[in-house]
Amino acid sequence: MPSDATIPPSVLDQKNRFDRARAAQSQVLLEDYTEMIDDLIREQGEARITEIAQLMGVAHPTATKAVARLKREGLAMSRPYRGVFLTPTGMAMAERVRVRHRIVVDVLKAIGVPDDAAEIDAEGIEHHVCDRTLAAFEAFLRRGA
Amino acid sequence: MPSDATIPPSVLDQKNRFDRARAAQSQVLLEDYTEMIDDLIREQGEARITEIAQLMGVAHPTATKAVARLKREGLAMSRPYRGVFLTPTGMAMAERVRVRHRIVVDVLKAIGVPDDAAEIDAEGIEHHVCDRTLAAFEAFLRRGA
DNA sequence: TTAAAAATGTAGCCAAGGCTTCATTTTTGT
DNA sequence: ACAAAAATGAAGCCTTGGCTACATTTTTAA
Repeated sequence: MPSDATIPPSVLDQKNRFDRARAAQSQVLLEDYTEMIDDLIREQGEARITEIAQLMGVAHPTATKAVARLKREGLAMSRPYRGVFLTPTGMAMAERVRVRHRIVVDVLKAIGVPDDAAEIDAEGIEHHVCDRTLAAFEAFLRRGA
Repeated sequence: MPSDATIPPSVLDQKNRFDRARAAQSQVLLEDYTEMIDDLIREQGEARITEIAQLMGVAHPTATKAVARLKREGLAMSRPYRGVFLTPTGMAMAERVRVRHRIVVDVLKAIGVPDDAAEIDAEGIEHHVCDRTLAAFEAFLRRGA
């Protein structure tokens, strides 16, 4: 295992930046499923694997795998042949994601993006909005663009 | 292969939406490498595998694989042990990506996002900005200035 | 000029996140 | 109550994008 000792700092920064980008990408799946499960529980009282799969546009074993990962990460709970529920941690994530989603959509619309494009693009954009950027978005909305 | 005949249209829409999302994600790699290669050629006259790899924060065989894919997709050309070049198609993509990146950064800054956060988040956000949203961004910048 | 260093290529492994197929458990309808 | 349907689980495969290790070619420097 070669150490990073001979790699110049600027490149290390670059590498770390991309490492973070990849970690963030792996976070996207967690956020999307958590949000979906939260939506289903709110709207239908429970989140079933089959419905999660349909709404996420994947086959049900794919949703099963994703839920298994949510459980490993402490975001969800479930028992065989039963619905999926969020842990307090999972609920907190769902809430953060929900708030962030709404803010991103509102900012896009405030800028003049058509409503449907705003909704669609927000789904991809929201995962890349850091806390400081989100704070700036909120401030922008408050001072009423 | 089960047909989609029995799946309600709303779910089909959902599925297609996510299929598109996944296809878009696969596009991200193409855009990132194309942009990097274009940058290197502009700044240093050529793009070598080793440098591409360093700047992308990956090991060199990973960059080799990515370049192989760029070649398959008609975006790049190269010969063994030589630099990588972009095809006209690749150059066009690089130009589009460059313009889009600048617009996204400018919009974020105009909204009040700190410069460094704007640069960082734009890297992730830009790939999810569709043409209509980009047009709205441009209009926003023009009338905001 | 030629040996060492650097760059590149090749092979093969891994994990994640898709998929299909088939087995099992629940749910439903008669 | 019980057979059919629906939902879920389990196994196993594929592709992508990472990685390391090693082979080969170019470049560099003595």
